[in-house]
Amino acid sequence: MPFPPVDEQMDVLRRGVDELVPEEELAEKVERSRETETPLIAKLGCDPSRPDLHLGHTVVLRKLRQFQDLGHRAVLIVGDFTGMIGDPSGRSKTRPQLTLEETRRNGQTYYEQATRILDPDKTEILYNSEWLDELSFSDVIELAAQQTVAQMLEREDFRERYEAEQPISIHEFLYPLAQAQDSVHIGADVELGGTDQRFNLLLGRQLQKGQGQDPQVCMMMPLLEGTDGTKKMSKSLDNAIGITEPPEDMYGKVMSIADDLIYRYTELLTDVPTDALSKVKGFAEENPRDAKAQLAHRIVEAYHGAEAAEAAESHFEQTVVEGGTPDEIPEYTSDAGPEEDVGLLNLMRRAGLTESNSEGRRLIEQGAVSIDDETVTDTGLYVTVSEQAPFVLQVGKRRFARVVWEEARAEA
RNA sequence: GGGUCGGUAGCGAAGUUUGGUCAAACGCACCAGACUGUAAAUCUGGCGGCUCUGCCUUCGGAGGUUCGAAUCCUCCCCGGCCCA
Repeated sequence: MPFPPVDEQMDVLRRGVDELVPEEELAEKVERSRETETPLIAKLGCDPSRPDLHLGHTVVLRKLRQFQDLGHRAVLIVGDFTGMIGDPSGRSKTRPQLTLEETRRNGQTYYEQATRILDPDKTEILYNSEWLDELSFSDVIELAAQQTVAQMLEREDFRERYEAEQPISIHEFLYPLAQAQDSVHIGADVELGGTDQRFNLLLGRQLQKGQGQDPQVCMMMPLLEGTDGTKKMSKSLDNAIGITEPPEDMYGKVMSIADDLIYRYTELLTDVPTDALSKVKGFAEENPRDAKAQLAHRIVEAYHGAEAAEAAESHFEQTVVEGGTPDEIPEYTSDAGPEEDVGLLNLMRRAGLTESNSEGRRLIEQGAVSIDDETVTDTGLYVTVSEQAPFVLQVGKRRFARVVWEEARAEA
């Protein structure tokens, strides 16, 4: 299969990219690959410490997919070995180190989720323990000799920690070297990563040069803002939208992003053609509500299909916009006996709506609890489940449970 | 190894000199209510547990002093910095 013309490829590859170091080199590489009919090797390292992918991760995965679609090779390197070190990038604390088994297991999960975006038939997956584990101590020392402490401390996160008198372990200095060594090992032409990976990616270039290789181009993708609109999307900041989340949650979360992010999300997370993006921008300014709904629809569709996207949309309209009760809500079967009075606080807790009775009490005091749309005001309320069930118990805007009572079970 | 500073609720950070009024200020995050086009922003309330006008378990760990300890003493564990 012939490669598309260089300009065409570059147009695709440039979309959404934050920084390309250096851009001319990429063009040259693309041109050479086309002439020699040799695909480029695009590398993406993944951190297996948190295997659940969210939309933030997909930004770079989608870029890798574009390389695949243009006929290039996508190499996914699972950092099962480096995971044992713990990537210090952007961290203010030392990461916990994982065992090899844990990283392997997570790597598998990562691969399964990543291939929802990547073409599984065209994705090469490698585990870096395969070669890094083989290095001897003297190899490691030799590797370490290629970088200086001063350069390491240039890195913002290290410098900040150093200046703040926070601990930095030696092994954390080894992480970027290990990742860079991966590039040498596979002879990467391009390495993808978030902007927070700048240092690591550039170090790959440096090591490759040292080995006489044609250095990789570093392609840095922006870090996607999370649902809070300011901080980068991350599970630990609780502002992430996971790609395995149910369609309704996904839809709702996309709808909750700030209006300013509509364009950015569209650019980085959807297949809306590049030349149609400006239209989206106008639409988002004119009618943010509908533009966002369209975005949410597109994103849900990409991961769950058109039907699920429709369903998620109507679910959203029904519950959030109209404030009603969704069609499908979790059911809780009470094991109370006939005529038995059950404290509402306990009932809510057993139905999984609250963590503790204290929490339930507070929520009732705040008017957040209702039974069949009737707000509960009495924290000491007792319910005779056998007589009142079934009924819908609601806590806050989004927590529902349909309480049912089964006589047969209760009698048994 | 020595010196020194520090370890407080999910995170950050007061409180320790002058023991009690500390379930522990404040900020962030989070939850709820109001508002709204979903949001954001804003405002209000909440934010250890319980049989809740009271009681119980918390301030690195273990002991101790005391009527009473996050606050005083002893030992231990962990971290920063300086010295070696």
